Amino acid sequence: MATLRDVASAAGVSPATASRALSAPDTVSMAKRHQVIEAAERLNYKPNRSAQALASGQSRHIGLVLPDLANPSFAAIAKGVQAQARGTRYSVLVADTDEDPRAERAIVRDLQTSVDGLVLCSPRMPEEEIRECAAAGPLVLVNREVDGLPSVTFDSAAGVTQALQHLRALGHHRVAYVGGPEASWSDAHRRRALGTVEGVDVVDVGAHRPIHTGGVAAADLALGTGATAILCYNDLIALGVLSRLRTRGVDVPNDISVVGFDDIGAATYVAPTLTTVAIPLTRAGQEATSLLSQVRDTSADGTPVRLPVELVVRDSSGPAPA
Amino acid sequence: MATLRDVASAAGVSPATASRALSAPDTVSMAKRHQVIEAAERLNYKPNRSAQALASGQSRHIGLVLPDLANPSFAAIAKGVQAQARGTRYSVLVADTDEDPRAERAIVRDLQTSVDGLVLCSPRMPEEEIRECAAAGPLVLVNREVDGLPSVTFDSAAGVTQALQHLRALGHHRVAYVGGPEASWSDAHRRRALGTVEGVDVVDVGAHRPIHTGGVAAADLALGTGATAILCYNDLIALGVLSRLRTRGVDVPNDISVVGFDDIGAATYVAPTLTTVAIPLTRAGQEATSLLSQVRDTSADGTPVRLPVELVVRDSSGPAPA
DNA sequence: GGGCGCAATGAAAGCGCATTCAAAAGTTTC
DNA sequence: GAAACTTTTGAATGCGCTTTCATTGCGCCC
Repeated sequence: MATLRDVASAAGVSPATASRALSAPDTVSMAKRHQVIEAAERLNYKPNRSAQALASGQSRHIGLVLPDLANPSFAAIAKGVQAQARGTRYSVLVADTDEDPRAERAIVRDLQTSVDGLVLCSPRMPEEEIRECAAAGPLVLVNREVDGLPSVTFDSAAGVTQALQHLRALGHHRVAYVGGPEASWSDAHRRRALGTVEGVDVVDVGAHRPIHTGGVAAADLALGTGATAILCYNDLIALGVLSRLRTRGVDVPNDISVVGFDDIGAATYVAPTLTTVAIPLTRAGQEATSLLSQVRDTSADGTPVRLPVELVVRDSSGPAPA
Repeated sequence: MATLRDVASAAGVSPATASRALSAPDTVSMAKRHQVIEAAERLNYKPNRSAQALASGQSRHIGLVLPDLANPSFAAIAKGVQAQARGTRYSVLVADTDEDPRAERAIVRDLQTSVDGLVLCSPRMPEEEIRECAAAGPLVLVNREVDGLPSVTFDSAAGVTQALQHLRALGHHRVAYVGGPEASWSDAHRRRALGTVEGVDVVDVGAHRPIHTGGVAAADLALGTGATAILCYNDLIALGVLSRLRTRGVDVPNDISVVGFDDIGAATYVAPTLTTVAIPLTRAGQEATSLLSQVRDTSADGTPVRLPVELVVRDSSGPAPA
């Protein structure tokens, strides 16, 4: 493997000049720059990343920690992070915590030793631990706010309001809310908006796992409330609800309406297609990454970013039954 | 930040001993080992990864390249890689190529400069390019075979056979095959098994994008063949086919049966639930990663691994119409 | 034409660790 | 008790690069 030294001597310059020619081209005369570049290509030179990292103090890696890669919502975030990172010539170290909140802190701290900054998507890590992690290195939160830390969140409260208004306009006055995990920040955030729409009573049917089976389990509870519509913490739950309602012979949307949250791909694969609050997850991944660059470079606090959401009306919501 | 030097002097030993105490504990006397470990904890010492990497020539990172993180199949593989890597104290650098085969080679080569080995999931990269990449560093292929290179694949041919036998048993004698992308290795592999089941005629309806819309488009073609069953390249396509059939008022499974490939989560979310050939994707990610360790450590060729698949019968397949 | 400022260059000093090598200490064997 | 090992230790080297600092060459102005 050719080193920078080799390139330098092949080009007839010092290693210092060779280094500059490759990483700060405009500090070197055109002639030498071309000599170096030519030599580098001829020798098929690839800089040693570890050496660059050690000498410069920058790994050009960013970390991404999330609960579950197989969850389409998190996968969408990962995709956004990844895309934005590549644009800025960074690589992404991904760590899936497997929904294990206890392992999370260790994973984060470990990752922090090898990255320039971290995008943390951890709905359930205690706030105190998050602060600890933030003290150890640049960090941006996704889908969660902690005072004083940079974050990218969604205006889910507005989403809840939009969904409830939509349902009210369809004549629904009693809506069941199927919640997500207890400790989830975004669930808490959404719940606060449940009472904001006049003329709509929201009945809470409790906390549920944010996956299909969680929805299956919740459906019967929701049905039991006598509500004419069900608002779900996320689409996976909503799809579970739809499955169970179908099994029980309850017609959607004629007997009952269902609204989800996220707008994952599967929302359009099912019948009826799912009315849902679309959340720009991929965009959030991008924003978080670009916010992270800012925080790193300027060591500013980083203004929290809040992205707009949008209700997408499909077939699972319809007029309330008479 | 405390360095190894600091720890060493705090423990009253040389840096060499400190280094050994932490990374090769049994080459150091018990007494000194404890002094060092104690000092390291007291100073909150964290080794500098870049320095370790430079000095040892090992980054303890592995790379994972795949076409699309948002695709549940690839996400499942990523999860497996991630899990296995953490078990061996490796971190995973993920690169999503965004289904752009032209960018792929550059991405791979770039990633190879910062990892100890690579898991490559690239259904469409030309074989020649793959060989090039393999020459540049340890590499394991997933869901694809190339002579002489280590790989983890699935016995999809057996899956196709199982699916066709299942359909034949249900009285189907004419089956439409909705193919995946033209250049896809696994599509080619599956096609070879299409003619192996006596008494079942398979009609090829061509190559399609391996996503929902691809299936929507393919459904009409499949219907046009007069087949009584449709076998699809993957579940996403199958779900698209189901959507379109529903729109056209074709009943599944009474009018026509549909079988997919992969067994993604959504296969159970839809109605009818999807009969599909289950592929152990997460396991493949694990196997690939562990195979990569072997290849790295022993510089052996690495025996290709072929994982078994299994037909999961659900509601989308039924007796052929009379 | 001499002094000044600026751009271009190279020598050299690390970045923080692993690892080699030789020396020191401790153990066994006859 | 000495020779022959083995284990434990520290000094020193270098991984491949970036970056500071001093030096050189050069155009420019008065």
